[in-house]
Amino acid sequence: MYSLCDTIERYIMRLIENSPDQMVTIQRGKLASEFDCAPSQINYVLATRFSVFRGFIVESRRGGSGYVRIRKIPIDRIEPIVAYLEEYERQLKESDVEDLLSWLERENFITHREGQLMKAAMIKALEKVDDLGIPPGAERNQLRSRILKEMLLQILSWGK
Amino acid sequence: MYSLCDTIERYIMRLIENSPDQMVTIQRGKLASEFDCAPSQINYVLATRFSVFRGFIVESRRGGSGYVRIRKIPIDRIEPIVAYLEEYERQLKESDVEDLLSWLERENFITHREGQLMKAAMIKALEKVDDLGIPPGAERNQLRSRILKEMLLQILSWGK
DNA sequence: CCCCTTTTGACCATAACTGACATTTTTCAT
DNA sequence: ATGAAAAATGTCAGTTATGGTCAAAAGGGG
Repeated sequence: MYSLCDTIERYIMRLIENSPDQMVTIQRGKLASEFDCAPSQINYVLATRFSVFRGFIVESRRGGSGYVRIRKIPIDRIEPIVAYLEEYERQLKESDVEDLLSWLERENFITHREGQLMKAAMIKALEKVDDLGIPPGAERNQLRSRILKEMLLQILSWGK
Repeated sequence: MYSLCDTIERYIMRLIENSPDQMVTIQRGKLASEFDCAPSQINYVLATRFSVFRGFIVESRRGGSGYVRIRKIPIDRIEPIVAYLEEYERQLKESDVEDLLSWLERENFITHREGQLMKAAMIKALEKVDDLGIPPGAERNQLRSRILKEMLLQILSWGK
């Protein structure tokens, strides 16, 4: 017995598989009326079936000609990196960042320039933010970790 | 797929690209009737797609034989932008960042991937940091601005 | 029956688009 | 000269078209 949720999941999955670039762009409202359900149902499907943990990245835009774009990212690299992020979320030091970046660069996930940019965002930019109420220590490391996480997710979506 | 707004944007962009001096002069009313839309639609396109943050300057004159002139700002130097950031830290909105990135990308200061990385660090990563004691508003904008500044300085060191 | 998943609806946020009204500049009749 | 009419653009608030969030209701398998 398939739920509506499952049906929509398989529908989107099929669209992605039939696409040349592992990506599909839909309109939430349209899809909802095709399946005759509440628009937020689509969000539920996306949240539960197309999360980053399942190897998907979802982007969207509101307003006139808005859209929802779902992209598949290679799952083999997702797991170790997500695990890494969960483990180090609270204690990501500057040196950890440097180590990770050099690894990413060695493995050709990123270019040297991209590594330098990431370093600027995570290290230099966070050196003097006391005046913004972000003292050194755990809190700053967490912020660093959030920034790293989003950039890593971006990198994942590129493929190697 | 494309909104009217996008279509007009591409049209104007093409005019500029094809011009010898990176500049085009149009008449708002004429353009509006070509695209069969309200004249104020043109202002909307100009405001959202040809802003200073995207690297354009728009001048105009009213009255008989009035016109709208759109010019690309030449950037050989990023320093002025960094200076601007320091002054207007508190007001740097997300959309300003996006606009600036699209400019840097267009001018080949950064690649598309680099732009995406920067966006991840400055927008996605800062979307939900309330729990780190960084509420939306001025403070978050300032943090965003610091991150941008450091990344711009990095880009600056590369040259074009 | 209980708990987890699914489904819905009310309310929110944002992008695109329009129309009425304001402002500036030129033109032209007198 | 001059001043009203015409010719342009600007502004801004309101409308339409999307998508997002969250809590509550409904459903279904043990």
